[in-house]
Amino acid sequence: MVNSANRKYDKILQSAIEIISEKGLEKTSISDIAKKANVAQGTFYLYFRSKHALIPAIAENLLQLLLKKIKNRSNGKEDFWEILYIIIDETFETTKEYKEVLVLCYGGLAFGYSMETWEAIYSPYYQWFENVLSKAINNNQIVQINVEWHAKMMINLIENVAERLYIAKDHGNTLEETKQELFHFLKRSLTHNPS
Amino acid sequence: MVNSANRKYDKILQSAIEIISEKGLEKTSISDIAKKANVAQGTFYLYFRSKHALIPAIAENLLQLLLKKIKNRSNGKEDFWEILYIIIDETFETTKEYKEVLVLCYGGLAFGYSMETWEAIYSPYYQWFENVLSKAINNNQIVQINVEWHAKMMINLIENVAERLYIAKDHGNTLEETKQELFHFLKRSLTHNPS
Amino acid sequence: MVNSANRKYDKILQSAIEIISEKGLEKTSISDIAKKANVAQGTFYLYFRSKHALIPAIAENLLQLLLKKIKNRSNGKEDFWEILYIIIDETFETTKEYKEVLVLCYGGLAFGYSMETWEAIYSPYYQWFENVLSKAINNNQIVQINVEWHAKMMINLIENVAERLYIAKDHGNTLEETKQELFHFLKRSLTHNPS
Amino acid sequence: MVNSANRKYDKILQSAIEIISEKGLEKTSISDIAKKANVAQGTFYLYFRSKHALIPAIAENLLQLLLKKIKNRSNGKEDFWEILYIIIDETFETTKEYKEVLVLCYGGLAFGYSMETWEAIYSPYYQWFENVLSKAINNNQIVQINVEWHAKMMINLIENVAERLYIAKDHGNTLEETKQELFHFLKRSLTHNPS
DNA sequence: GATGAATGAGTGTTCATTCAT
DNA sequence: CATGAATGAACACTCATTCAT
Repeated sequence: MVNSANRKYDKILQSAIEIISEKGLEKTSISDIAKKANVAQGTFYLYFRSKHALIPAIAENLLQLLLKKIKNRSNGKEDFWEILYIIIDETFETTKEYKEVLVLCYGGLAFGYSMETWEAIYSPYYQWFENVLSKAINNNQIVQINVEWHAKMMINLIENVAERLYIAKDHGNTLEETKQELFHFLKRSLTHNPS
Repeated sequence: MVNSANRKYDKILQSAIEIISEKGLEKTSISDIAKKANVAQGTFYLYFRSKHALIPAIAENLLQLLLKKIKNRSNGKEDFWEILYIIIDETFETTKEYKEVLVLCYGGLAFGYSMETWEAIYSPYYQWFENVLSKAINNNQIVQINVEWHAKMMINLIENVAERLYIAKDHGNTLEETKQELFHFLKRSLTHNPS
Repeated sequence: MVNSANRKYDKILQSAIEIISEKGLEKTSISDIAKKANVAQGTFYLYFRSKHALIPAIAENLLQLLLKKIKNRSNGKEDFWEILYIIIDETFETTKEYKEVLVLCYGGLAFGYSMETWEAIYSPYYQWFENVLSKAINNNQIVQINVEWHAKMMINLIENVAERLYIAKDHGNTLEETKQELFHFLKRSLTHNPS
Repeated sequence: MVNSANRKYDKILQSAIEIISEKGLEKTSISDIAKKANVAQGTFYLYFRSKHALIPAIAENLLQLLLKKIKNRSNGKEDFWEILYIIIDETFETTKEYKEVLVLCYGGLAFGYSMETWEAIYSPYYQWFENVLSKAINNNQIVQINVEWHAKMMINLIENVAERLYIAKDHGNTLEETKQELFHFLKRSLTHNPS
């Protein structure tokens, strides 16, 4: 039962992600999603309170996926800069695949959802990265900073640069150059030596 | 003729900005906008091809406003850091007032509009700031950087931090602290002295 | 299920026929039809793709009705002239009742629908009448003619004379006289004896 | 003045005919017509009471054109069958060029206009043909018939066969065959010799 | 006569959501 | 749990018509 139920929940969620990726939220109807998930329209409402309720669920799903990948790749690494690069790299990868959906997630539609919901979703990511930052401070790899604020800001920045890249196709800069530019921009700030 | 026409265009645009600020784009109907602008619904379509066409028009309007304020305040200033602070300050002010609308502008709804449209709107801002950065490099106020890329990224970053602040009400940090944190984060990166 | 669904389809169709008969297609709104059929507006679209899709459906419905009546009355009759008169008579009767709607059907709005659709609708009527004509030829009741072309042309002619009669109220000629005139016009042509 | 005014009336009328021929009445807007005629929208209403008022004006225009052509070609001819063939031929030609518009004229949209309007428009054509028929009776070229009724019916029939031909592209029959079939169908009826 | 900006009523259609089965 | 037929509110957009200039 639980398995079958979960399977349906997942199927609906994945269908939603796929269709919204193609057509955007506005042009995606519950009917579309239900059809793709091979369930009746009514079934959608057994798993989601409303169409809007999809957004946090999608965000959670994709963020968990991203965090898992980052953790996997940085597992065992001690060097902060390696980890930072992995974060940039994976964020760019995920953004490439799900840009339409991600824009909904950390973009405008945040409005209308309780901030708590969003905090709850991002909180594991933020906390993990705060930890990473703290360790780097302790190891003297980076300067003293407000860990909490920088965790949020940096994650946000990386996501945004990725988004812009894939929206704008940033004429002139290649993907790898952009990653490098971003990486070094952050590195300079975090390893500042006042003259 | 032109004046009266422009007056109507402006009235509709301002009404749209106000109402969308309150209710969001989706929940704002053309009827709402027309009512507030004291024109007939049909008149809306004399000035805007469609509801969607509002977004770039709003973006242009607000960005011009922001740029004007920034230029005014930084007029005559030579110190890059003063100018940077003004940019941060004014961006935060504008964001505070128009957060709902701005999210539409530099947020997700970018999709679906030709990138050229957006580039055209932001281009004056980008170019002005590229100039500011170039001068700062020449004055040795900041390090050598890719001016074009950094102009875009920095403007984007400032806008995003401002947005997040007003969406999240960033528990724990005050407005001024956030501005300072952001300012110094940027300053550190731009004045990096490798050890 | 099927019954209930069919019942609703029929109810909507009949309501549409009635209202369009009164007000014409343009002035008939889906709302009107739905109200008369006692269903929600949205329900209309479960059974018809669009307002336009009503026309072929109505045509099919009325033509089936007409053909049924003609077949019933001519059932067992062998004399071609009797059958021809029945066709004229029933066409006039149906036209009298549904003139507004029929005009949409075999009149101008034919444009915009695939000819195949119309052929499919009329085809049973044409084929049946081709048969009648063929038998009449074999019985030497009428002269040798191109059965296919004459079937279409004659049905068309009868419908048109009927239409004109009820539109124009043909001053001076009574209903019965018009039928007779038409009947004899056709009879003369089909029984031609060259001098 | 009168000339200039007439020129504008004609320009609007011709523009209307052309556009309606392409797009149909429903999809043709006054704005379209005005644009094509190079006049302001308001000017349309100086020459036509309403959009609907176009229809009789168009009908009159095209029918006068048709009648003129028929009269020109049959001028001096004495043989009824020659004249009948000319009528068929010219009707087919005109229908070919203006089928979309003609359908509006002698088709369904007749409804809603006073029958007197239509009678007035067709009356010159009917009367001329009644005359032709009467002469043919006197010359013993055709049998005794109700001239008034047959004039209307025959003109109507010819128009309808032409319409159908160009709508349906009457598979299998060529244009010339259809004309011949129609011609002989009428001829047989009008030269009937009872056996 | 001519203009064309302004009007605002009118409508087809979509779609999130419900609920009887 | 699952269905999918039914709902009906909501809305962008069109366009014939008017009228001040």
